[in-house]
Amino acid sequence: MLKNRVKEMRARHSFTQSDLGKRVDVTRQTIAFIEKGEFSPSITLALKLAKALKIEVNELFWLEGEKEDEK
Amino acid sequence: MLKNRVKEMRARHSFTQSDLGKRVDVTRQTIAFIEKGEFSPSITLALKLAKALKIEVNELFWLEGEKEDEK
DNA sequence: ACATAATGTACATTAAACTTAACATTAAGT
DNA sequence: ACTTAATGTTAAGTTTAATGTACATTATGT
Repeated sequence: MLKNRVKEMRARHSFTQSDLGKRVDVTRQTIAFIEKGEFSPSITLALKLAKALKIEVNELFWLEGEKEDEK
Repeated sequence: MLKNRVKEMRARHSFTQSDLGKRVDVTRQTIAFIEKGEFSPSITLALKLAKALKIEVNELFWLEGEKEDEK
């Protein structure tokens, strides 16, 4: 199961959902859905989000129970 | 534009497209499409592929012209 | 040369991502 | 209290990812 810390990282940058959506070319609803964990975005969008939020993509999204496994 | 080195990494592990598909729960056609760059898989699938190929997800997939940008 | 595994491609269909629009609720500022 | 920005959420629609099937081409091995 996929987990993410988009909401947390977005808050850290003081971006609204709309702000972030504009930066990565999706609507604010898409951001909201992702934050809720409603679906798994494309890797393209995930990479854009990671870039916008200045964090590694694998730190922003990870598979449940596997985050520390590979360290 | 999204780029990847799935084919190269798969070869390095001597996996067939079917092998890799089974490991990440998709069909061999999906692997073939990804290798051709025909579409952008979900972050969930990208993470599974990275794990199966023992490489960081951001080393496996990256946005054109941005690979070295963030170093 | 033959058999078989692996890959390339294409088409029709299903599933999931993403959009657009709408409305209700919460937070922030005056 | 009022206004406005931000968020939560839902439904219906479009686009794209992913499947299933099928057949042709390219290795690989004997």
